[in-house]
Amino acid sequence: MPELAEVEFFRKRWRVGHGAKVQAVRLHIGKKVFRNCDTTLLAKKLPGATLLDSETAAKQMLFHFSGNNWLGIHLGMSGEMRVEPPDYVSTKHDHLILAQKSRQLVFNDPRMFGGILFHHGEKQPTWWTKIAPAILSPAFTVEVVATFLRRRARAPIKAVLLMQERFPGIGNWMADEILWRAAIHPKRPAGSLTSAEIKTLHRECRKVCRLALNTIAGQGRYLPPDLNAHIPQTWLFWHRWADGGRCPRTKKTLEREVIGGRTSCWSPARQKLTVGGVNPTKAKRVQRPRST
DNA sequence: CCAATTGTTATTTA
DNA sequence: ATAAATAACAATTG
Repeated sequence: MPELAEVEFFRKRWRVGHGAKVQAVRLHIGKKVFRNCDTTLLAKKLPGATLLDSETAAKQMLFHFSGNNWLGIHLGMSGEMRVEPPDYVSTKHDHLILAQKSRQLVFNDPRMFGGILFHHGEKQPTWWTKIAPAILSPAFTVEVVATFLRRRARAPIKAVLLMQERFPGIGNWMADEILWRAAIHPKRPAGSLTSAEIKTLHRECRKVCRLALNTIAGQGRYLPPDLNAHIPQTWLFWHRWADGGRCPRTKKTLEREVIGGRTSCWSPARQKLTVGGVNPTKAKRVQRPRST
């Protein structure tokens, strides 16, 4: 479920625990979500530590605790976080619970594609600092996007948008939303985009990130009651899975197909595959100089 | 029983 | 050798 904005939504849920001490930690040792985690260290360090603050980057969260302790959470496909009352009794997929005096901070993940990381040290861990610069940061320029698309010239643009090393936080629905707004067919080879299309793509990447964050994760202190509470019907979001779903702009039927390993949805009326009468997916490979 | 799922990574193919 | 495609991971739901 969670992409950029959903991850921020869930992080904000745990904000009520900022400034409060962790009294006890409950974890499902041996479960897949702890595959890259030293649970012994985590169980030793977190009880008694105070949750100081937290941040989000891409699809990851970092929680900072007193005593130089850092907890990383990735929600995978089915992860979520909740806040429960002190007397809450945990269920099967509650793999990590931080019990505080007034509440329990719960991490739940049935499919366990997500993961928990723990680090003890003065500085932020490298698994955090090495995350690519955010799409909404100044580092995300048209040139950076153009260079990346050139290096992935033969891959469908939809698959390229899912690459976290350049489009951190973008997932399946955001990629579809971006391409739909930019009027670019998901199957277009990344290298076939014109410079005008790359500019549009870059702009819509930023716009969708900003809109999604504001709409799904709320602004400032405000947190919507649930993930989709304020997503407007004008977004592709509501229509891409709907039976007989129609493009909110053209009202024509939407198309669906697996592209880049993920089911993709687009509006054939706005997003054309052919460019100047030729199908770029059938184009022959062109020799190009190695980029440095 | 079959197919599907808003993610990532290891392995295979080209 | 590298880029792209595919399988695998696990659980649940329709």
